[in-house]
Amino acid sequence: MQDCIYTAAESVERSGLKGLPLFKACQDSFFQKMAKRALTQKHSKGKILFLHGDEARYFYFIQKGLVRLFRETLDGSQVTVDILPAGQVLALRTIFEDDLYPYSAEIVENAEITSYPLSYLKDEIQTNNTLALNMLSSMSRCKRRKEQEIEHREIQNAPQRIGCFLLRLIPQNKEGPVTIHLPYDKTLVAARLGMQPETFSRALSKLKRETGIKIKGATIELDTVQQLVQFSCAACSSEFPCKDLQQREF
Amino acid sequence: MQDCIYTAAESVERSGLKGLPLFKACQDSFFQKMAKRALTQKHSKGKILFLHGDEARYFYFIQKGLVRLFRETLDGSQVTVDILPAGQVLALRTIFEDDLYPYSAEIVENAEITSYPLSYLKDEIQTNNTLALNMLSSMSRCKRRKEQEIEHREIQNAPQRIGCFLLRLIPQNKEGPVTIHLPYDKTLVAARLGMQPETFSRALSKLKRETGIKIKGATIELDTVQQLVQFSCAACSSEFPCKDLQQREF
DNA sequence: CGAGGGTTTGAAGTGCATCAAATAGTGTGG
DNA sequence: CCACACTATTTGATGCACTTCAAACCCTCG
Repeated sequence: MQDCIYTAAESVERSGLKGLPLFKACQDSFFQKMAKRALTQKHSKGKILFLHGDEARYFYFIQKGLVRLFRETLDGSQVTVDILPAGQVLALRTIFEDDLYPYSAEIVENAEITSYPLSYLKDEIQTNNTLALNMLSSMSRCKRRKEQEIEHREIQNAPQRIGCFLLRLIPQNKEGPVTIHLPYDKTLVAARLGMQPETFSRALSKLKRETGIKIKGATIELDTVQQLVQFSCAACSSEFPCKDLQQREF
Repeated sequence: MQDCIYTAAESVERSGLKGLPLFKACQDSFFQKMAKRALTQKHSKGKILFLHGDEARYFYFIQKGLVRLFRETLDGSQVTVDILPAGQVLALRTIFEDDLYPYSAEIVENAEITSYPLSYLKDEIQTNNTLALNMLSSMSRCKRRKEQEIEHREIQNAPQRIGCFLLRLIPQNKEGPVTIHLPYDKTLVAARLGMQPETFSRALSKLKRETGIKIKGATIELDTVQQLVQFSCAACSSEFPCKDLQQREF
């Protein structure tokens, strides 16, 4: 579905590319240049934004909606790399990957997405050392997340992984009772956590049984965060308020 | 065991810090400054170089030996993050991690290791944009490896993961019969691949049965690379010569 | 109201972990 | 150079967690 193109330029202002911490070292001239080539499009669920291995000319900013990043083998089995909500950038790191997208991207919830030329970004990091340094910290954090994901898959069981996922949805320093809303379909959460939907369903009820959390559809209520921390964080090498690991990028 | 300190300065020259692609954009003055604070030590097997969460002042270069990077939970279970051979740098990314080591490091084969002050490196990347860019590509590659590792653990079974590991030990573009030597103990390879030693043993014999490779202790012979490629790379989203993913750093 | 996707539940199978024990291999001191 | 001690590796038996296949249920939305 080739959904309606509805704007160009100026979108950078609205977009929030400018609002991203990653780009805070950039001058207005950079944003203006970007804006000239920016293009915002609406996409509906199911649309493939690009495929792993495609030649890349753009990176993207998600204004609205949800994007699933994944990789696929020849025989058709897929691995979900990440699921990005509005406010995230994607395909940035393509500039370090010979201009080939390192994963495929699929719209999983009607979205509005702005594209920007990678070439401009490349030019900018050549000269803007602070941007390069910001990208380094950002990528380092992202890499740490990946490492933690490997660890989790190795030592946490399915209910613990779900508990850990829920904990990351809670704003920092929250005390007492909390209400959590799953940010997307259970099937997607399952994919994100590397398990089957059936396993997710069973694991969630086990989590409920073991920790006493309350579940109503996509809404989950905790009397106290401790409930979950005790259950999930036991099988993890980081201790609880997993500092800023909810941020993603690249 | 606090093993003999046997040299300082000048070690940079011998060391090969200078020889690393990562640092090819650095001036001699940088290496000389580094050399003044460099310290090379011998460590024997079992020595803990540093612990996850320790305050970090140095990064390291492995002159000889093997280092295992790992993380540990409170209840004592460990996850092996990587196993680094001579020629590798480690703990570089600590500068993006609030100066706390992001993992623990243990000597697993008598080693000779040079330490350098992280602060000098920090200073250098502040001003040397090319170094920063090189670090970016390097870290991007490293991150890709991590993502691939997640994928492998999700869709490859134990024998396939071993096959994939073996393939990465073969020099690029090698044709016909190949002899592979495991770079370290089977127990370590197992840990590296996230499986138990028992599983590794059984999976390796299964791999042998299914592909017809020949195994004599730590030596493995293939009539042709295809044997393994067909078996392992079927369950992977990248196609065979997994371009430069044998390199690591950070 | 009916269609279709999301979600749950059941039953059965598989792969890896775990525990236990045997065997092979390696380095050490005598 | 040999015997011992210790570690690495293999093998067997069993259990558990997750997957897979199948089917029912539920919910939303046209």
